[in-house]
Amino acid sequence: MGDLMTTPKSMKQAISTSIRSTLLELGSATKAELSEALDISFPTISKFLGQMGKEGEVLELGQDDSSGGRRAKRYAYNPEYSLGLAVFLEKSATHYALFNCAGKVKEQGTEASVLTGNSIELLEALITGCLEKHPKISSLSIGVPGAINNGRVIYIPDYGQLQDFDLKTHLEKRFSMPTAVENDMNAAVLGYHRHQGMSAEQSLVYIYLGQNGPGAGIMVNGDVVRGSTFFSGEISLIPQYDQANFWQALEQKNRNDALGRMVASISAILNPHQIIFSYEDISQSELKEITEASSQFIPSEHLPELISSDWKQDYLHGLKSLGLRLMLNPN
Amino acid sequence: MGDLMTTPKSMKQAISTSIRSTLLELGSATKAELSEALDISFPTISKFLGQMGKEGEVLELGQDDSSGGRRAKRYAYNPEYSLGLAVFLEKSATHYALFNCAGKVKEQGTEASVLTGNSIELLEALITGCLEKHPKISSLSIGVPGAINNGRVIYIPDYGQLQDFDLKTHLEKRFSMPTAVENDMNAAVLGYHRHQGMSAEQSLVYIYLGQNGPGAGIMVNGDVVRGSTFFSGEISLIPQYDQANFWQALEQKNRNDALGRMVASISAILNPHQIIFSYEDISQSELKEITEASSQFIPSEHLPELISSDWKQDYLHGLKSLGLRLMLNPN
DNA sequence: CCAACTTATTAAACTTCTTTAATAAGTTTT
DNA sequence: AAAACTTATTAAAGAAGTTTAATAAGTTGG
Repeated sequence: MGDLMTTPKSMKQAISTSIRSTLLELGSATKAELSEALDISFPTISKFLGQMGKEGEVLELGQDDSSGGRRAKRYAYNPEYSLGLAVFLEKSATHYALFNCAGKVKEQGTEASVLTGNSIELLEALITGCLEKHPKISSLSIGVPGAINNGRVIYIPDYGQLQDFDLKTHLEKRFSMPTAVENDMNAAVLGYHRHQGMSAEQSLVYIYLGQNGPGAGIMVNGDVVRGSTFFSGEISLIPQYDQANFWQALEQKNRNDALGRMVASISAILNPHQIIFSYEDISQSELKEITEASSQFIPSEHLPELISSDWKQDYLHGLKSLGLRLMLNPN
Repeated sequence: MGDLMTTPKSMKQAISTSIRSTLLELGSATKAELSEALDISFPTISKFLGQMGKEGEVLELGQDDSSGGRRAKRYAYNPEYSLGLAVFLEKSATHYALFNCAGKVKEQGTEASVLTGNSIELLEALITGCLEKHPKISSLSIGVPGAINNGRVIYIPDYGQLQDFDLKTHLEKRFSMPTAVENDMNAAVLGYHRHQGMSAEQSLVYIYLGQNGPGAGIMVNGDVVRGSTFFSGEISLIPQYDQANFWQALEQKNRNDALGRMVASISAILNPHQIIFSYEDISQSELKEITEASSQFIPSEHLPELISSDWKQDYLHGLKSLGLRLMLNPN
């Protein structure tokens, strides 16, 4: 039975973290508002906020207009208190983005591909460079186009040095900094989900139609679905016609019928709230045709909303969100 | 952000609940063992156990053999301290089972069908009868062959009185007792998962091949998958051949090939650890053939283990587990 | 069989959050 | 402009778990 109980020991951490995220979520707040929102007593909030103010983590914005009595002070999280570094490992290049606690990107750039260069040193050099320029960096999040198990690269074709390598632990030791390593599609669903402020109940499937075959990232009950062998979302292999799976059908048969069947399969099994495509892969008019095709198999009231979104953005949001969580929650 | 933090207010409940479940899980324990297992200080455990002993909730089993010093007292949860009632609403009849905290069934029986009788009064009469005979009953769990949203019957064909009825709230008010209402397939996966002591990471799909068409219960990351319109697991509608969905294929095409494609679809999307069939639906030799059929679509290392299990038992375990959780965790 | 040593349990001191009371700082009314 | 009233903040008292010290109950070796 997974123990998720806050013992008095871990209390301090839990309170700090929840104050941080609420402050960022609300933009700013008074002590009373925080106490109300978090169900933590006023004096406790006051004490923590005092400490965080002293360390520059929280800023005083001034006074609220009076609501009839003494005016309340308004506080905000200092978005520049710490920075996060997100690195996107891709075949052709390695991108990186530096963001603050408010999620604002402060700097981004592109370097030679760590993957084709096939050397972790390249990645380490990139990180070292950023760290020297920005000593406030306090979290790393790495996106990888391969199967990841708890920070370890399980399967990444063609890039030998990373194969079966525990990247998370390696980087955490190397830079003594909390690090997240996540698959690209999983980061994208996560990013879309969190950026849209969706609730845990809302399940999503994010579809990618690349030249290496289609793939999907899946979120159910607020968590990414990984599968027993980290093979979930390999939708290219769904059987669809007498003789063709989804990938084959995409190329050999009617594209929108194949896509419609894929949506139908996912709906029959998972019945997600939304299925998201990259706007680069699919146009709005195609979405309509796909919906129509899938409604030949599934009653339309049970079909998901088909959305087109910006994959790169969602991927970035995903890595930002992972990094942010590490920055706010020093475990 | 879903607040899952134990404030000092809810502390007492959280500690009691965790002591209860650990005691039941381990069978018996010393105070030191509980303190160790739960990461709660010895004095606190001691205090709570004292209180629970006074109320008859916990029994003293005697002394352990000495491990070199003073002998430790051994405690166990009193399995008869409270009982749970599980009710299985089925088309042809209504079954019920009475079980104690250790999960042991103390009594079971069958009554006229609440569904075809189409009257909630029948259900209430059954429960009232049990309650009079066994005043220690302290939880209700109801299994329903229909879509359930948070205790409300969302969709159940042919049984008008239950349609769109908040059964959970109704029964909780009527009998002032914590109540769980769950779909039959969902209860079965849950029961299998918990009874096998599986971890949250292990995902399952429980397949049922009834005369009303196949259906499935799905568990991912330790939670039941419900879908946006509570339509998840409606695998009968998976497109499989040029012109046939799964249900049609089951009847018109080669049965094991259809089943193999169904397994392949689920594996390509979810990649679960196991797919479970009712032993009444599928024989061991058929399982092999299905595996073979699905391996034409999916590399075998990514295929789930195909299991045959006792559906009725798993369903019972599911309702027991839901009831037990309510008995141990008075919210 | 008693001294030396282990281990379990109880008691006392400590920490930390909450609740309640007191004080400070505004606003409005007369 | 002072009295009456609101609301924010600070201070003191209370509650509940943890840590540390003290005591009780066994075991073992000379």
